[in-house]
Amino acid sequence: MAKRGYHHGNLRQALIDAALKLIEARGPAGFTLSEAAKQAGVTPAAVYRHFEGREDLIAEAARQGYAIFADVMDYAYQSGQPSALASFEATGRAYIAFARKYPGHYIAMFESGVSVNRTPDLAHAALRANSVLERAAADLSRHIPPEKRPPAAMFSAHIWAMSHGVVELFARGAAGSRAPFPAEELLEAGIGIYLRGLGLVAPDS
Amino acid sequence: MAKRGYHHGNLRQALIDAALKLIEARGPAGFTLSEAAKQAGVTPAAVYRHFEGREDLIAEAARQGYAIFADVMDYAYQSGQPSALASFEATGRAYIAFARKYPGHYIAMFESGVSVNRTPDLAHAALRANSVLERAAADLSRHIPPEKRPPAAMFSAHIWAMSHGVVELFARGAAGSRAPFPAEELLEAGIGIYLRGLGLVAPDS
DNA sequence: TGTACATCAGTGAACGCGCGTTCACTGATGTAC
DNA sequence: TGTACATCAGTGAACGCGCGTTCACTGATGTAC
Repeated sequence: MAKRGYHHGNLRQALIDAALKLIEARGPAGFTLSEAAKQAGVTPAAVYRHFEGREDLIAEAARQGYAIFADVMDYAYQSGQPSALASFEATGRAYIAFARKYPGHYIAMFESGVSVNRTPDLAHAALRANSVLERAAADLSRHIPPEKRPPAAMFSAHIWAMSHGVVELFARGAAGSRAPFPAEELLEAGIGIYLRGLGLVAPDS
Repeated sequence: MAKRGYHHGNLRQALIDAALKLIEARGPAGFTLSEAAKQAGVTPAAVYRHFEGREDLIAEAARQGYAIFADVMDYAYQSGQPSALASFEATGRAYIAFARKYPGHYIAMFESGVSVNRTPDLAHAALRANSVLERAAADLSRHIPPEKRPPAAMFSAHIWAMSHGVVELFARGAAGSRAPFPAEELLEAGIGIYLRGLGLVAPDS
């Protein structure tokens, strides 16, 4: 990221990176365009060469987050194939791993208040992430007898909700509430119990 | 809330109420002390007669939220007695009902970034809310054979996480992601499947 | 019942601050000939 | 290879704004005698 004189070289991405670090450090409210510019070694006005404004910068950070997220989820899904169960469990684990590894992106995506429908690009990235989890759920649901099979969208939503809840409540300093268990362990156990309830895991495994 | 001339009468609570409405309408970042004062029909400086500052006002809003929350949860728990299962399910439902009925409090509690350990009062209120759910879990866990019984704190955490995740992702306009199912239905189904996984509900009920 | 006075909850003006955004500009880069 | 020039990414000064907070104050309330 060495500057090359007057022209920065890759200011756009440098601003996004700075924004991510700020969001991570101070929360979505603590992030300011001016500070991001300063951290990128540039005047606030320069930001307007690359973004429409503050919101636009956050939205782009979120979009990149969704893109990474979708990749991570997809990779996890592939790594569990050809077992539907393994694929599904892997995507669950990938969720929490993502939140840990990319906290700035995670906050921009889920806590910054930026609507997923703000731009088509952003909406598309979010949809792709969502669809990986739904595909895993659909795969898995084929192993449930049709008459007691919940819609795939429903139980992908359950897993997403539990993952999200574990992250929000127990994986981050957020509410100050300390976790009674490591988040990974908690989530893995929760998903295991849930899948058993679906009849997809042997009762005493 | 009629003002009686120079002295307000109950400015402290009026400020909290105004803060709650603002937080609900504009999110935790959009809330400002000055605006809350204006809505209460008072000068910003007057706030300092009752609170140490902006943060303190939010913290008090959160504290009242936890107090209501604990009451609601406790009431739900009692209403399900003497059945451990009914009590447990009722607390799950109460969670989402609370989020819907008291969105301002909910945001102040979980999304404002205020630490639960900010003041002893706040910490105590949060702990009380938590303990209701844990008690329900402990009651219920007595029906699981000891050798396959997860710690009560763990599965109360699971239910809490799923409830929280459903609320965050599907019960609020938040991320712009629309819910595939009504949140209540989604959560109820999720908890049902989870409990079946614990062996606490008949496999085909 | 009336008066003097202490208490206290509000006012209103002022502050310094950092914010997002705009504007005319200038220095660097790259391209045509 | 050298020069003229268009393009473009940055500067830096300025703006108006609303914020949280402080301060000396004043008007209302309640109590002692």
